[in-house]
Amino acid sequence: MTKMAKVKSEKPLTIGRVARQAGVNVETIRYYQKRGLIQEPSKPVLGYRCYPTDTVSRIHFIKRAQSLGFTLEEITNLLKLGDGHCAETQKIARQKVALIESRIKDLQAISEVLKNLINVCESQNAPPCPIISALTEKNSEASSDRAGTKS
Amino acid sequence: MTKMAKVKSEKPLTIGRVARQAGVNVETIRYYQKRGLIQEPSKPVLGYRCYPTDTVSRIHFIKRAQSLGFTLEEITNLLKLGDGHCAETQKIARQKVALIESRIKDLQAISEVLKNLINVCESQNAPPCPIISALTEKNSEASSDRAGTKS
DNA sequence: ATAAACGCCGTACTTGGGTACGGAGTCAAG
DNA sequence: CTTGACTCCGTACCCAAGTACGGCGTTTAT
Repeated sequence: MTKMAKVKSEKPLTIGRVARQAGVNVETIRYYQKRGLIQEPSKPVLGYRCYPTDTVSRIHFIKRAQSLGFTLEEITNLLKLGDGHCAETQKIARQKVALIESRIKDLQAISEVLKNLINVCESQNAPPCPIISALTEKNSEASSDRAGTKS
Repeated sequence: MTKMAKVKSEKPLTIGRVARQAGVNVETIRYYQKRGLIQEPSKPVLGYRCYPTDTVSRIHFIKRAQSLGFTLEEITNLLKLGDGHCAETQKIARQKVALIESRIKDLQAISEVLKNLINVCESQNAPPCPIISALTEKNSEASSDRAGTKS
């Protein structure tokens, strides 16, 4: 491990190598470039682009942020902010937490309703199926309109 | 409310009226038709299509099912099943519950991490911002080498 | 030295759930 | 009878986050 000390040969860090090191697709990198998430290393005068090594860690940053629920647009903003803007960063993070928690509540409500329906359905084994009925009924306000998550 | 829920039953139930009663867009209905979620009421021999009244409740069904986290494809299946197939329906519902619950767990984990970072960031008010740092952490090099495999 | 592998670039396709557009036909009210 | 609202139908477009393709140029390993 950490064979990095051994600069075996100064192989230029081409897009494919960056991709391999970062564990993403080449196309993904090009896509990030287009979206301005990573800076493109100046036109290849002749031959291929050579990427700075921190490109790899930047991609890791992006991937980690995504896994925390940030969209690429939000990540763009985080990156623009950079370090030293804790207040802003915190604000964004707090908004995200709020959003996530509200989504959790929605999902919990949904799963409660469903589990309930399943229970009822299990305990009475003849049509009409309560699950289908619940969906079919006109006035089942109970199904939680809040759960929409879109719309 | 207390509008004529549908007094003039003389008027043919055209797509626009269905849409208004169901609270969706005309285009949405046409889209559902294309996807086979609602049956299209035979070619307009002359003039416009006339929808059966239960189209409205079918759309409600779809919307409620969506709000419970089902995709249109899944709803298509539920509708194909129809009533009297409790076992199948239950199975689908249980799978959905499992999926939702796992999603909830993911989101909870994410929000924990974020809240944690925010706390740390609040309690130490100077750069480097822990949130940014957490994302930036460079552990690259180590394991990523084997990712690509180029399709 | 030559072929395979890689990079460059633009464009189109994917999934899910719709929305929007536009021309032509039809229906209902004034 | 005319106007305006509505319907029909096909097609195209929107979002996000990429993936795929294809033609051509460069690099590198054999």
